[in-house]
Amino acid sequence: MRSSQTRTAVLGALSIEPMTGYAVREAIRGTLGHFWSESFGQIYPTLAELERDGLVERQGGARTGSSAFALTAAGRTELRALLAEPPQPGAPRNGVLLRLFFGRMLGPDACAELVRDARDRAEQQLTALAAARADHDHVEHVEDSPYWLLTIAAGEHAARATLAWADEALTTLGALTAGEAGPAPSDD
Amino acid sequence: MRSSQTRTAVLGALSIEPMTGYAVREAIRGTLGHFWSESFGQIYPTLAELERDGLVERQGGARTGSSAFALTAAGRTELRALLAEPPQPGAPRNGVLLRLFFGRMLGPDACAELVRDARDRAEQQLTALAAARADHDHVEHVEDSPYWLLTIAAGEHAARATLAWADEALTTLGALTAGEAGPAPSDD
DNA sequence: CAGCTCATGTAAAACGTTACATGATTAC
DNA sequence: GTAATCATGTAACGTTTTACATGAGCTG
Repeated sequence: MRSSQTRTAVLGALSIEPMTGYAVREAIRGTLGHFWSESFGQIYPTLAELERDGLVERQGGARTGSSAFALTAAGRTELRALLAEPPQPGAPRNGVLLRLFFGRMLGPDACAELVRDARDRAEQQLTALAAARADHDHVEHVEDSPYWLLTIAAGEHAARATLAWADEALTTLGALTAGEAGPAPSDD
Repeated sequence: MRSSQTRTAVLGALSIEPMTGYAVREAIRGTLGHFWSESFGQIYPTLAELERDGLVERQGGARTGSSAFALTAAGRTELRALLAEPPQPGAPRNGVLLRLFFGRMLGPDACAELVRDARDRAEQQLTALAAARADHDHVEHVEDSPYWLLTIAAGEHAARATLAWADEALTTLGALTAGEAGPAPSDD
């Protein structure tokens, strides 16, 4: 069985409305993309599994391309059960901080570059989230709305934290560069 | 070849000082643990590879247990090169937000529980980071110090952002619960 | 001498990404 | 009609985790 988290994501997408596999992929890349991802090659096998287990079923002819999947009653129950399971926090892996930690080997300037890039990404993230908020206004799923806003807010808080940290870090790194180029380094 | 990021982490750890494989593992779990992780079974094979490639070498007898690994000149060069490579941002996977997004299926109370747990973890994180800061004061590696503080600050910003978001979210969810229990739910 | 921590590794299984392969439908 | 997009899947590959297996050295 695929990881239960992948099943959760796919079942969850289908809980919004019946979709083709392709649409599930787009939903995960688009709407869930701010906090979740599934690779292409996971989604179809997972759907096949879910169908075998009677958690989803095809609507419309399976013959000609597009056949949307819909949750069955069992699927709805399973989704609730999966959502109730404690989230398994993924192991942290932050490439920027890994590099920064060994920043002595890179020098302050290269580190500053790294931080500026991270800052840019956070700003783009904020723009994307603002767009998601706007999209959200004319959404028909009123019951989902408050929960979706919660996830958007989480992204915004995280992005703003990155911005604040980056600005602080750039100041620190600037001082290091100046210190290096300026007065003679008196001690080691 | 193992992923270059694993190599980076292992070479990086050895750049601080020569260590046994076991100590590398402890260093990655401990000091780097706030932003990086490597599983147990990665470290020894990676060390073996690095030794084969002449990037690290054993110090002390390989016979009786403890043999520390040290970076060679080539290893130092390779580490610099790896650090200069652009960080490959990992795909986001936030189990809490995944569950919250489908919160309608869970109900406001279970969601609030989820958020409180996330808040608790953030608070524990802040405590751990404060301890790391304290540890840090009596560190002998003065050159590394400013970079290490940068990574600690990043963790603190992120954790505080989580706290702020969680408090906001709990208010929202509280209103949802109240709304549900209060006036009759008029539509579906 | 029993149990803990230090220490080193291997093997199997699970997980996930990427590339490949194919065809239908729709828009220009 | 031809290019883009929608749609469905498979296979190979690489990565990561987990469990297993072993033994030295120190502590109570």
